[in-house]
Amino acid sequence: MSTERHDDKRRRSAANGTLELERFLPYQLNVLAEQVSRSLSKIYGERYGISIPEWRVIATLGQYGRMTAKEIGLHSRMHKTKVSRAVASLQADGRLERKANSDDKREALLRLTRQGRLIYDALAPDALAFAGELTSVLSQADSEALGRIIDQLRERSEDLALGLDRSG
Amino acid sequence: MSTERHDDKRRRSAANGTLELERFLPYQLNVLAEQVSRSLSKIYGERYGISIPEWRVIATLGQYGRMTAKEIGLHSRMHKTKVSRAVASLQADGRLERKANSDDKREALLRLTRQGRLIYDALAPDALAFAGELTSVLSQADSEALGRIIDQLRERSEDLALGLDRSG
DNA sequence: TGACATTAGTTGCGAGTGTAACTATTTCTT
DNA sequence: AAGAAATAGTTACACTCGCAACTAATGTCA
Repeated sequence: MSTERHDDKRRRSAANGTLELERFLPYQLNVLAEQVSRSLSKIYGERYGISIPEWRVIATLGQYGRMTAKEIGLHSRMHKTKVSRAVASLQADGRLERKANSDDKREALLRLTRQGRLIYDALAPDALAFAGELTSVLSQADSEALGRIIDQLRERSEDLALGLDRSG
Repeated sequence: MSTERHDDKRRRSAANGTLELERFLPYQLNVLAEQVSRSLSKIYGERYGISIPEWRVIATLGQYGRMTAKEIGLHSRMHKTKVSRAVASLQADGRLERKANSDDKREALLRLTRQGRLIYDALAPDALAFAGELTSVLSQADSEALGRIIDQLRERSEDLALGLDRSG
């Protein structure tokens, strides 16, 4: 099924040259992220009744206090429609409140209500514990490498996407 | 510690860990996987006109030749409805063909058509090149660590999900 | 000032997804 | 052998998402 000519190997990046899905990094990353999200969603959803976008909004406001929807989106890397819907849902549930900005009436300043703050205070330790249990299987060296690797890959991928845009 | 007040939420020690979204592994993994998928989708979609699930089916059949939908799902870690829809779409486009299995009429044996094989042969090198360009920013040591880290994290996450199921 | 461009945020819409229910077939149990 | 359980695969449904279009407000510039 696969070509076995020696001069092909040089041009292929995987160790043995053929495309194996389970060794293909984009696939591996996707499977891992999905798996981790599913596990974590059990805490988000079943224990606190919120979605992942809502969780990101809560985590961002919990960390920074008062922000606009745009700032939340930038900080948590979410599309503005995702932020808009998560904010609307949290507000409907009384976990977040908007305050008009008199200096610029296009935007609204958002912050957690007392109820939203309670959720954040309860959820944050659980989330940190989950992350801790996740990384506890890694060696000290691997654990330190991981943060660096993730940042490098994300930046590289962004650059590649730009390159593909220009040529495609 | 000596001046800590009971309501001082911003001064948790680094050891306990303040929850910072951009340092939270599940978030980082999700952002990275999304970014990589978006980049790679430019090759899948714009250059060859197929979706990610379709790409996974093509890659699996390209590697193994003839399989059932269930086997494809197991190998590529896709839900059976995702496989079903991707297979139906590929078949409609003449890129895949089904053959009834006379030994078990519930299942069908699937394989790429000549046209599907052409896509695989063209796409696989591009995909490998993309992965190569992605990992080229990593040091040799980090690159080797990455595969190991991903496998360990995925297994750990699966175990944690089971634990959460039982307790939650 | 007045016309045009830009920005924050919302919403309609189409595409994709997982759950649950369903069909058709095979296997198990007695 | 007959009914029950299990299995491969499909489909209806509800939900999520991003794009594009939209509203409302602000900024730009002649």
